[in-house]
Amino acid sequence: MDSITVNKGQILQRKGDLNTKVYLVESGLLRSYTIDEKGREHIFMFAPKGWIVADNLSADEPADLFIDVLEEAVLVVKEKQIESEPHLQKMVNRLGVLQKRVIMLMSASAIERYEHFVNTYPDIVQRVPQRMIASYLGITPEALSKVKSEWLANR
Amino acid sequence: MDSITVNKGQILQRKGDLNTKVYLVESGLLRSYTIDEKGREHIFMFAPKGWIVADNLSADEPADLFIDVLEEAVLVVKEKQIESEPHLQKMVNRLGVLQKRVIMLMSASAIERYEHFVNTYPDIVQRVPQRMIASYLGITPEALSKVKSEWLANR
DNA sequence: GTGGTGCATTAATCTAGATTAAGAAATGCG
DNA sequence: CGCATTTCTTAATCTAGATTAATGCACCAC
Repeated sequence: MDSITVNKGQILQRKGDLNTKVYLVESGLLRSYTIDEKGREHIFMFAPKGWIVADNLSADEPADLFIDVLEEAVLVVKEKQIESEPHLQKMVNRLGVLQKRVIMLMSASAIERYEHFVNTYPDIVQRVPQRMIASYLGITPEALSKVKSEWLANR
Repeated sequence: MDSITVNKGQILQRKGDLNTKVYLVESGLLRSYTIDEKGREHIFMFAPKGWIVADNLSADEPADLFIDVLEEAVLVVKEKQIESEPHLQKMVNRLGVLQKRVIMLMSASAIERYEHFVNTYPDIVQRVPQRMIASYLGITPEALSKVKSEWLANR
């Protein structure tokens, strides 16, 4: 198992990168984060010794996250493989969904979260009461009702 | 593979339950959610056909989530097993961490999130600038500084 | 039909946290 | 060392979304 040493400040992965790797931290400290459209940084995860850092996305999607080095670190680098085992593939999928959800909760406004939800799960929107969608988005039903009507007014 | 049919409104799992199962949705619609200390409901996930619902925690921990039935559903029920394969175990772990993170972001105030972070990752707190912790918590450095000093004042 | 229960909407008010700005403290670097 | 950069704090103001409350609807059960 070959490992590499990386220096503080080094950037291991950028948003949009393809062929991203999986990093197992043997020592030191990494972090993964996004930068949103307004230029704000949102840390997704700190990775001390023993943690794994990677985009929780399948190997063929471009990265959502930046990964950089907070403290000089020793890493084991692994290739991502397209997951063949269906059970494992489902787990990778779930991780991806949750990663997107966390980023959404940290960086998007109520209306942006709503639009994203409608685009991602158009069928669910039809099937559950609006208050449940609000609950999923982390806002109150009143707030959802309000932002939706404001959104309609501005167009 | 034996499957069961469950009715709308039926509760399959409650917060605190042990020996929870994994549900694969063949048809219908489930949801998983928490209820926080203030009695507010936060939906963690909707599960339509093809999705898996379960607490993303290892088999021996009590459940964080309620699971109930939104539309009459047909389910395949599986026992959770204590994951022997270390790679898989890590993935289950990551799912658990992200689940907790999502719930935290949806239901806790800035100071509560900070306290939880300090308790969960005491070493990280020492090693990174406060503005990065703020970024991880989804708040601004100014807000973190403020709530910390308010918290200190009230004791 | 009537009454009840849950859901959506609107409006008024409130508040946690964002934004902006400035200064002080800490850290790093030539 | 001394200068520059980053970090932290405080304070004033602003705003997205929470809270509270009232109204109208739809859907059921009886």
